[in-house]
Amino acid sequence: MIDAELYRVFYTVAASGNISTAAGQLFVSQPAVSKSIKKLENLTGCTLFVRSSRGVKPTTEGQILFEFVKNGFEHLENGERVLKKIRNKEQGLIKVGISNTLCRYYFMPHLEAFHRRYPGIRMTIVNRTSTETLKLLEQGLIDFGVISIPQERSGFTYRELLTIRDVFVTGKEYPEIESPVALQSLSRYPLMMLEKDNVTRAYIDAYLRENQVVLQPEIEISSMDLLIEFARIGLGVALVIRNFVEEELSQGVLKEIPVHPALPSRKIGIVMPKNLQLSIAAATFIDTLSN
Amino acid sequence: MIDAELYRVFYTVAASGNISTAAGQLFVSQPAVSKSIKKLENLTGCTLFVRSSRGVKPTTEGQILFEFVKNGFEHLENGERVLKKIRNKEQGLIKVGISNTLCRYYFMPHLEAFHRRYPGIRMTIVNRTSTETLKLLEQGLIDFGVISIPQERSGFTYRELLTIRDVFVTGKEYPEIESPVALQSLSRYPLMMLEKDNVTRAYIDAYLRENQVVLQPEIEISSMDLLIEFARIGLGVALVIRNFVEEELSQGVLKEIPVHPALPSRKIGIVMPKNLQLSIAAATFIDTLSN
DNA sequence: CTCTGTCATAATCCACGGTTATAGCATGAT
DNA sequence: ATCATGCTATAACCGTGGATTATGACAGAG
Repeated sequence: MIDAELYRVFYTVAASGNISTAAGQLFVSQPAVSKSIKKLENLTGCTLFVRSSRGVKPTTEGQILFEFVKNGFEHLENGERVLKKIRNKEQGLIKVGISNTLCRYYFMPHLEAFHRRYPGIRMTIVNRTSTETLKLLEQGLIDFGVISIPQERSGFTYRELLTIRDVFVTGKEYPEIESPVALQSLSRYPLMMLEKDNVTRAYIDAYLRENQVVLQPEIEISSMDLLIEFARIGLGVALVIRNFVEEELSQGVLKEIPVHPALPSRKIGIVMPKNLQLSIAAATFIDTLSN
Repeated sequence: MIDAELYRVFYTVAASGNISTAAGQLFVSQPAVSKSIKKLENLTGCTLFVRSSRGVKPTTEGQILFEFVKNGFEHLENGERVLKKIRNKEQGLIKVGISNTLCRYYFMPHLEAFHRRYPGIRMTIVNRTSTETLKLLEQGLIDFGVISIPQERSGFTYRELLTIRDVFVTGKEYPEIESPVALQSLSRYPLMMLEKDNVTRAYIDAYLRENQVVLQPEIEISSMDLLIEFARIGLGVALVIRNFVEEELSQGVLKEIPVHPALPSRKIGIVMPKNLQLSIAAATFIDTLSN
């Protein structure tokens, strides 16, 4: 194989039709270019240029070669340009797996801020449950996931983002409750929770089981969105993530029912494959998430 | 711009997923490849591979770059391959300008032989008059022409191929004429010649004028083909190129009318632009024509 | 007929891509 | 556990080939 740099010299000379000019563009001396061209001619066994006192002109063979070399270097130049953009965070693609709830109540503002700051970086968001998100991660179909952290599994690294707490809330029609009530006593109310396949739900169920408490929800639904809405209109007591109803609580639209023992806090965070270099775009995003 | 050889190293490593293997393919040592990759990473500012004890795996950025570099080098490799074929005369294109008559009576066998010997080289034959052929040559639309030589014009080089002689012939119905007759006496016969725009005709006319002879043809036609055919069926006396009716004369199908003074011989040859390198294919063709 | 711009050649030089040797590290086998 | 194997990284050194400068030859333009 012929030294690719010789092709670059050839490319420059053919494009400018002038060895001296090409030398300038290549930041080398004119004899260096002359020698390179001659060397290329020897290696290919073809005369590539007709020299005259007014410059050089490619021969038929030179013209044919030029077409190929031109295309070749255009690809290389494009690659260089794209890589530069990626490095400068002007281009990229991030694929992130995240549950619907987290996406809506936690992720959205970060997403918006990031997009505003790095408009060239596109994002694909895959809304799945945490378990499925881990599967996608294993298959390399997403860059990272945002999930409830206690999903410890080997082969992944985790990074905490936020501590969340689950609470029971009611609409304002319900009476205010000041002092914590026993968990079991909540069975008097119509209870509303996420569906069983949800990690949040699983976490709560496990906790209740530990404390020998049995609570049977009357309404199970897949979206926390609707759960909050239902509580608001007074359908019953909903188990939701406190962080995501701060506003409603402070406005008094929703009221927290303190329980005893208090539900333990848990964490949400980023999960990504161990031993895998993140793309620049993904790493940048995670950085902005973390601060 | 980044040294294109670094891209070649990158290309090889990415394709094989293994620095040591790539080193073997590139015929250099493993550390040399490691250094090159690291250098490329520094220059681009991107980590391109994830190293492990089982080889290397391109990062997201590495994968993206690879797409470009792969395309780039495929073009360069194609160029190299095509040029090699051209050099080996397995590929090429020759554009030649030649008159109808010369093509049929002189060129055809050479063309066939050449094509048999170099089947990969394609030919474009442009049938025009000599004057137009010269014009095409000036415009670079043909590689060379085959014409009557006395067309001296600067800026072209000529190369003789064949000496030809013009003769008057009749069909066998006409009486045999042993001793040369005066040119002027031919006016007694119905004369048949090529049309005025033809160079052969112009040459003859000039010669006749020099000798104060006036011969008015009864039939003027553009193809020597038909001219010969007309003579054969006894329509009159045709002025044709002797070399192209050798067979008919020896078979007695046509008879030559010797004239006095004898028509001067002339030459046909190759004309090509001065100071222009011929393509390998064209040069090869001219070589086979000349021997 | 000089002047200018172009490419080729010659002599010289040193940076850099190459080499060898070795260390470090995972992984899988004994 | 321990070893063997197959990778890559690092270090130190070396020699070649691409680069430079200086100069020559040539052709066209003014």
